[in-house]
Amino acid sequence: MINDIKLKEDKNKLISNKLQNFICEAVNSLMTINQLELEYIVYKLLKSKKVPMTKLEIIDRLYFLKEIKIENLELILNYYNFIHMGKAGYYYSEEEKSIENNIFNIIYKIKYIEGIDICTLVCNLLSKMGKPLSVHEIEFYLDTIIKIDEEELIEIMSNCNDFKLVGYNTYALSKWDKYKEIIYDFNIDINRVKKHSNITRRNWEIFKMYELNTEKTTYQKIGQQYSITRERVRQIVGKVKRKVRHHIYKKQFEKYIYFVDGLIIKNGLLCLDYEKHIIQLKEVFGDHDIVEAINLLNFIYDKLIIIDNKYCYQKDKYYRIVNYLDYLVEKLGESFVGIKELNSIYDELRVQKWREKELIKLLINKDSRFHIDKVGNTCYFTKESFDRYCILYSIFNKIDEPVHYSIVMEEYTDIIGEDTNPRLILSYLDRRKDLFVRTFTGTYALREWGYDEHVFTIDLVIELLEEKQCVMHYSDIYEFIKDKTQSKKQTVYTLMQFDDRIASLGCGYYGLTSQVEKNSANLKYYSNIVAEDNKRRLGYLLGKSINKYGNTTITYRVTEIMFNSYCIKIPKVFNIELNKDIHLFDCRYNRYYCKFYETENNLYGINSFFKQNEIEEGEIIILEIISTNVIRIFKKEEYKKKYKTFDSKKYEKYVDILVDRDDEIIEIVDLESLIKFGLKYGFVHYEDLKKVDISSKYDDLFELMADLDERGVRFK
DNA sequence: AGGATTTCACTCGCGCACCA
DNA sequence: TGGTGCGCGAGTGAAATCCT
Repeated sequence: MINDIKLKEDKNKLISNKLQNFICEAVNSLMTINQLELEYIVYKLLKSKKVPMTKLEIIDRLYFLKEIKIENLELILNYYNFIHMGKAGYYYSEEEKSIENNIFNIIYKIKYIEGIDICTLVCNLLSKMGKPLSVHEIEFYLDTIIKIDEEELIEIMSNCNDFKLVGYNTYALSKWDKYKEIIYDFNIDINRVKKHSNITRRNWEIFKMYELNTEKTTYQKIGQQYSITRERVRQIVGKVKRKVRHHIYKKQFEKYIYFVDGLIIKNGLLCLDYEKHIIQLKEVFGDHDIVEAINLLNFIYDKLIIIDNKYCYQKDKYYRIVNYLDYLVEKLGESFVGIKELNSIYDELRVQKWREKELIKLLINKDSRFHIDKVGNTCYFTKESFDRYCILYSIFNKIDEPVHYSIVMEEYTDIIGEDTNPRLILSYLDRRKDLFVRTFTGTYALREWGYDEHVFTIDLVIELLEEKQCVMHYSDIYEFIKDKTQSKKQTVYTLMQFDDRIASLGCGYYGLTSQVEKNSANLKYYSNIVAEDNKRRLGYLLGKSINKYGNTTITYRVTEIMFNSYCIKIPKVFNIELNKDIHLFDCRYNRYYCKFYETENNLYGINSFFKQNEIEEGEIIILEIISTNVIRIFKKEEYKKKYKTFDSKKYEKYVDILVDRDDEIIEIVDLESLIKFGLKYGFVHYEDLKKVDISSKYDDLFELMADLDERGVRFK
């Protein structure tokens, strides 16, 4: 029993001994390394690297550590459960190597993390580098080992005696004598300059007023203020200028330039109306007027620029932006408007800080050649100042095809950001004929696309008819022109109906009025429109004209339909005014009684004339409208050979009384109207002859009278 | 009956003219 | 040059009518 217990105790003892030994062994091995930092650093390094590293690479990477014993490093690499050995080298992984070793991992991890001494690390880093480093650089080097932000680093370093500040956020080791510690006090530095150079308070004020004030003043004004001459002011300013610019002061103010420069790099841009930035500036410049101080620095170094009295930026960077904008415009070449996303501008200028982006936006907005759209993502620009035409141009470029102006208006509203009067868009498009082309009603395109100016549909029809030299059916006309216009078929039809230049031949056939009249006897002109499918028939109306006696004549080709319908159709478009009852005369002055129905424009009863005169199909007949109720009808041959003036007097009872109306009386002042009057009324007053100059046609009055007599005109 | 042709009533595009 | 009012007429959709 005792044995048993003893055995058990022994066994326990054995186990606890074993564990104890195990822990001791592990701790001892750690002790042999004796560099907790090193363990932690290697751990961090491998963890931060995503790829395995060889031993040499690790040593190389940790160059800033004072000394690394290879055997220690090997122990670390091989011992810790989170460090694994792969083909390419050592790497970090969370997967466990073995369970036992985890104990130490947990025990020490916490210890290491807290135990690291940043001051020592930075000390080592600086002495390794052998030169001052900025906080930014230090942070960069320490990055693999420890994450620490700049503010914290500054805090730690400024409280440690090992370091001294030798530039803006730049530290050196205290023991380095060749680097002097910097103390920022702008007022002291300025006063030192004034004292050393014997600049009087008044002279400094004058200098300040002339050179450092943002509001430019003149020597004259300053002179008046101090009761000295303009010339004296100029001398004073020149003198102070020379002194301030002296090289010995240059060094003195350099630190401020670095300071401001550093602030700009950190913030992207200094906003002189932003409290946080002002606080930072005040730490160095104290109560000194900041704009004035920067102006002074600029006076010496010419490195900064103040924009709108509000922003402070590096001069070279500012000009880079300005030059970039010029470059963009330059690159446009022949093109009228360029478009660029703001983001790509930022990228090309390699700008990331939002304040810098805002500055670029501001500069673009100030530049009249540029325009930023309402949403603020797209930047438009042109060679000269950017106006509404440029916006319209860019809209067309975006749409890339002829488009109705209402769509353009929507886009325009989007860019401008305010409602636009559609009428206004139209007038813009209309006023820049060099840029825009109207391709159809309401549809516009860019001229550079090569579109033709919109031709009126009716002009297209006329062009076609002139080219074809024949009468055409309106469906065919439409087929020919539909590619050149956006008009609908019905529209083409309607337009043809109302145009004087086009004659309607009925049944959908149309020809040029001039051609129809000229070719009234030319069957060939019409023959090529005889349709094959019977639905389209040859037209029967050939044209309307006024003959030399002032009467309206209408020419027809006699068709089968005319025989069958007992009527002749007078197109409405001719605007012929007729009474209901018509007296139709032939050239032998036989009278036929007809009826005219205005609504249908039909002349009924014509058939009896056709029969009596043995008129055949295809023959051409001419109606001469004498008055609203008298029409003369001729066969074409008769009209040519047997035409005689209609004797209105003889057929007085048929002729409309309108003939005698006052407004019908022609005042006889020239030969033409004299003859016209005579032919119409059969007589001429002797008195009227006195008014007429006949010298161009007749040698004497006798010759005229003989001529008139021959034409049946007598004196009264 | 249904496609072809004609008519009607309407909208809105655009030229002209004027003003600031 | 930019903005606007007016009125004509180019262009449209659909109904009416024609025609076989």
